[in-house]
Amino acid sequence: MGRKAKHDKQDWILAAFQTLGDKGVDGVKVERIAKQLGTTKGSFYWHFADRGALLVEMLDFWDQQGTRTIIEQLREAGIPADEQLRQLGRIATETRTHGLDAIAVEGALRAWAGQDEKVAALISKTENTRIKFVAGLLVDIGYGEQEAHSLAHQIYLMLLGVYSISRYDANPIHSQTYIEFVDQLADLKR
Amino acid sequence: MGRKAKHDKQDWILAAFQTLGDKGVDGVKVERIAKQLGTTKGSFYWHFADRGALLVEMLDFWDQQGTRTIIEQLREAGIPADEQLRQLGRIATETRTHGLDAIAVEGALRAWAGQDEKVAALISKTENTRIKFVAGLLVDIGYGEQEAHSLAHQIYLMLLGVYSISRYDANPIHSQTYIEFVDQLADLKR
DNA sequence: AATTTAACATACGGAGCCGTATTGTATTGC
DNA sequence: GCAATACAATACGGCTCCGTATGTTAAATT
Repeated sequence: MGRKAKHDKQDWILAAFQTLGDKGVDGVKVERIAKQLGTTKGSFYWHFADRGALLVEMLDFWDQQGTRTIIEQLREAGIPADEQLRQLGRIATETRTHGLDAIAVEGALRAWAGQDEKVAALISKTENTRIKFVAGLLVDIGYGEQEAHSLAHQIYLMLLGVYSISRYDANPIHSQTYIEFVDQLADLKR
Repeated sequence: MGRKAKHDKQDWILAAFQTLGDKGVDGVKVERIAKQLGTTKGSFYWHFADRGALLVEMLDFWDQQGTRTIIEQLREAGIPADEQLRQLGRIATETRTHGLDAIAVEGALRAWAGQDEKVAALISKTENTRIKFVAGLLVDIGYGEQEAHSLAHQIYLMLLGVYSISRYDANPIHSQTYIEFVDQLADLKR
């Protein structure tokens, strides 16, 4: 029927994430991304109804690929809770997935959430899922419910801090500080 | 000579911070701020050379008012180190200064830093100053140099996490979690 | 009261970006 | 080979925003 597509939706979405991490949501312009892909708007409006549709699909993509699969991976890995926790710490600060800077993207997404309630709702839901998951791991390790939840929250705030600061200060000490904190909690129960 | 000014530079700067916290840097448009102040661009370009000049003055203002005076306040308060630490925790998460949402502004500034090296440099410098200050307090409380620095870093990442998450999730539990962590460290040395 | 000037208003040109409409081209089934 | 289809390029109108240029007004000065 038609020819082989030079670009499919995912190409556009990944490119969009690239500039999202780089310039923020407001920097995600269709003409810019087109140029980045070596094509033009004409192609974009074939694949997407409008700019808004792209943004929606980006959120969708992130929701699927980002959070869920990581948690599922860990669950299916069949390793003890403390190891899962350690692993999680590393995965979360790992810089590249799908060829783009995960930390920059996570940071930019949260900045975006500050301007858009739909995004805010999605991210908030995700945060809760993640925090509860971490709290569960801590309980499995041996912490009490209360303390586990509090610690999970602390861990998570710290991770968000890493997301934030890493966007403008590349010093790896930030990630390290976070990972050390997590490892410490995984190591010994008080 | 002329008539009394309806608005001075500081009015513009504060209004700009307002929409910075709300919409991010890219939302800081001179016409929008003019409308917000009930005036027009004509006034703006009387007080500022261009949009860039406003942004520079905003950073200047924040650098002066935000960081330095807080540290100086604490130093001059003449209270013991552990009390200073507790105080700092509260001041940092206090929502309003100059009538605007400090957390939103802090968050937006860091998002901005991700897009602009000049801002990144300024913020990075500030972060270091703050972390060192906190580390100093911890040393005074009785922690060893090494541990104090590590803990200060943890505290600070958590604070950045609060800045980040508070922009899209108003739940006060986030600030509380942070404050509890700080208080805990202020309470007892291990 | 007339004049000057600080402070603001208005009008304009130009750039960037969105979305649509139209036209172009390569690939596949026939 | 030809037509249908899938994808891409180009051209355009409209909007928003920046910055400039030029009016307009009200307070201070004389």
